[in-house]
Amino acid sequence: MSNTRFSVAVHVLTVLHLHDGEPVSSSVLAGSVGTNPVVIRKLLAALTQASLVTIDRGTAGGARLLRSASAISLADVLDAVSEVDDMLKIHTSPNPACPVGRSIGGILDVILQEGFDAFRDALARYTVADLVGSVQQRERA
Amino acid sequence: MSNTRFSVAVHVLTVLHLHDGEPVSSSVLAGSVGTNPVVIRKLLAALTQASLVTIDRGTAGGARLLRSASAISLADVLDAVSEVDDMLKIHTSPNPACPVGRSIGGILDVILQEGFDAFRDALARYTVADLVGSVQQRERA
DNA sequence: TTATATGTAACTATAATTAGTACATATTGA
DNA sequence: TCAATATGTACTAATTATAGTTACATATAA
Repeated sequence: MSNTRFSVAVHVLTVLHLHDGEPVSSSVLAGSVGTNPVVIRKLLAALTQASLVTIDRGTAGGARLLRSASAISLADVLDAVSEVDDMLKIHTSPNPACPVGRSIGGILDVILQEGFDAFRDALARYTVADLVGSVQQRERA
Repeated sequence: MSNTRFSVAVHVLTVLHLHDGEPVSSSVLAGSVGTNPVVIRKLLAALTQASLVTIDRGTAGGARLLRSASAISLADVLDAVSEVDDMLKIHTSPNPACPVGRSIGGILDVILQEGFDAFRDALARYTVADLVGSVQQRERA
């Protein structure tokens, strides 16, 4: 099971942008994503940590974007919610009596990190604002 | 849980290269990887499918590389055992009553595929032979 | 024909992820 | 101040993905 955190995070940020500065509650977000409000709140904690959103408590509270959607790239989102080994893991118990077993982990670590960075760079070409554009384009189609 | 198939596949191919054309059984490979022979046999099925190895049954059987280790890139290995959504998944039940919910899946599909391709391209810079070089370098160190 | 190896179906176990409940805490406004 | 509403988070449960295992049919070599 690979995780869906990135995908949900992008969804949430897109909805926030469409709400144009109005705070959106975790219940509303959960309704759009199709999950539980608590799942959203935990995710929002990571997005807050990454300074992508800000959260107000209490009546009329909820989440808002902390900066313009055109200033949030999908690489920023990835950084906020994922790391290399969310993508591919290295097997944990290679045989230390074998030369390959001893070294393979360290070698793959480096290579997979390079791959992850390339993945990240590809995502950097898109912003949350671009996604909203795509959503609207699909709606018209 | 992300899978370790890529990592195990690379390990297996590296060991095969070090055995220099001699067939290596799934039990021996499993011993080096630290897993069960059946897990290895299933993985070898994928590597056979991708024409990276050939397998002999019976006494003195086992797996051998089908071409030179310097002609097998890690991108070839990735292609043999993984696909985009082994890395990051898209959430499955967004609300179709929401514009974002309706479109997000299709949009992210495309973007994640681009990311995967970039990841793959980064891996293409390494071959199984390079890894053996790294293993030997580490052994000397 | 014996020994050894793969192929694969079926099942179990483990672990990661997501979902859900409950309740304390914070904030707003009547 | 009190009622309403929202978040924060600890804890638990459910779901799903992955890996591991058993069992046995099939293939091959000597």
